Amino acid sequence: MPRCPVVLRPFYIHPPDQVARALLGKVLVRRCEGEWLSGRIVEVEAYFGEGDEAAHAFAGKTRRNEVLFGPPGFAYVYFIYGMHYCLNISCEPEGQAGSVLLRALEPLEGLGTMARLRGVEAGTNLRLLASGPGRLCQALGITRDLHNGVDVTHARSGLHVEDDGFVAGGITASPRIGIRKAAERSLRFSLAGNPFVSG
DNA sequence: CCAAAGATCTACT
DNA sequence: GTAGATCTTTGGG
Repeated sequence: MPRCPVVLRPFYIHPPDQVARALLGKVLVRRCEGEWLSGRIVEVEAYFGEGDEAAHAFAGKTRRNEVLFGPPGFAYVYFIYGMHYCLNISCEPEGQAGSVLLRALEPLEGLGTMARLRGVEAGTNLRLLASGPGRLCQALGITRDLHNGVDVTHARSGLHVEDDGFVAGGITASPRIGIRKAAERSLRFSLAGNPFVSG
């Protein structure tokens, strides 16, 4: 039933900047209430593990961030500012805590449901659906209870990444957003000129 | 135990 | 451009 090949674990066994670039153009898919919700990944950020001051893993392994220290290809979902969830995918070999934050999608399937989950009127600006890490999770119904620690390399997990053959044109690199430490590093990557990039 | 910051978004001036 | 909503996690006493 999944229409395109699922991105498999070896894809994620690499440094986060490399995986971040490779994820651009792939499709994030969520199976929700018998319906497919999906969107093309157009904006990501790379977080290195314990060597990266801005990373959640910087201070070492805790109960909150333990998924990051596990094997690659698993979802790390955290709650922030009392109201938003954000989705990362772990990368690098087990024991190394690199990850990629998914920041924006170009909505593809299930637009009506996404609008409902977001609390906006169907048919309004599509950029309001999943441009921004918090919006992205809300649009796909991603929560920590449901998705933290799920294996995104299996379609049956309910959350996975597919490769539909899309080839990224240009990639834009810029500083990461919303952080105070190590903010000068250009580890935010996006599809050049794509209108669904946040900010 | 208490305090403060946080990988955000929305609404309003 | 600035403020408010809202709560988990973490670090200090």
